[in-house]
Amino acid sequence: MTVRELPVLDQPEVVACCAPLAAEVLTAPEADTLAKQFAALADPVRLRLVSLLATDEGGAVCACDLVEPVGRSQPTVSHHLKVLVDAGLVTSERRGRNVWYATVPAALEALRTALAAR
Amino acid sequence: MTVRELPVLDQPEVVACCAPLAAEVLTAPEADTLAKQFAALADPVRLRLVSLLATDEGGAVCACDLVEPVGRSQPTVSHHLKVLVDAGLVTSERRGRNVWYATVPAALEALRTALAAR
DNA sequence: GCAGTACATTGATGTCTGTCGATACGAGAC
DNA sequence: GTCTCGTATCGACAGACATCAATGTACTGC
Repeated sequence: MTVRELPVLDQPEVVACCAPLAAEVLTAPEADTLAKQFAALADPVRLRLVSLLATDEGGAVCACDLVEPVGRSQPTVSHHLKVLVDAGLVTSERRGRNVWYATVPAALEALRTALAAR
Repeated sequence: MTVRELPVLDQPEVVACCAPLAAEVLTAPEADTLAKQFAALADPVRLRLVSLLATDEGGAVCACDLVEPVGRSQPTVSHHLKVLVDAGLVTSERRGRNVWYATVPAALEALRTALAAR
């Protein structure tokens, strides 16, 4: 039999977390969730990866086209992409031998909301 | 003569960094700058501090009122506040024996802009 | 089946970061 | 001046993280 992963966690449901920081004081769990998402953006390599994905006309980019632009080894880029996917900021999709990555606009928008003024 | 600090660096000029991630691909230096600001928000304690400052009616909060709400030692809170100030997200002002902290709305707005869609 | 390509995972290493106790500094009160 | 209170800095430690070489896994083509 072929081993298949459970579909349950296929799409991260990490999208919207919190009301704006300035609306009411964050609870500790809310702060934890938000901090993890900001942590995913707190690395220059990951920011450039997100930027590469977000600026792409087609909306998705092959992993093979992400290694050279950021100037890191293939395993390092793969690691960073995983961090972004785990944070729910990016999705991945296998197409044949390649894996294509794309941003999750709703997730970035949720972070914008968290930073909004009162 | 009374010693006065130089006005040059009084207000951190770290405010606006970059065009939206989705507008054009970040350069490495831009990514570095942005990453530092997101890193300042990538900690639950600091997020709660920012939230405490941002939700305050008066717009500024005494350091003495920030220790208990976040449940960390006074040195730890002082450290986190320094990180936020260094990132340009928060300002500090001495008033007598106390130090008052406030958010820098323009800095948070700049981060929102960076996250904006195309 | 086998070989080759594309990506992920593992393991090791050096660096960064959050935390706290102890201590220093600055400002007001006396 | 001294004392006290509020805040910042120092030093140490443990845990987290970025990085890469080596290796594993999944897919395609033959």
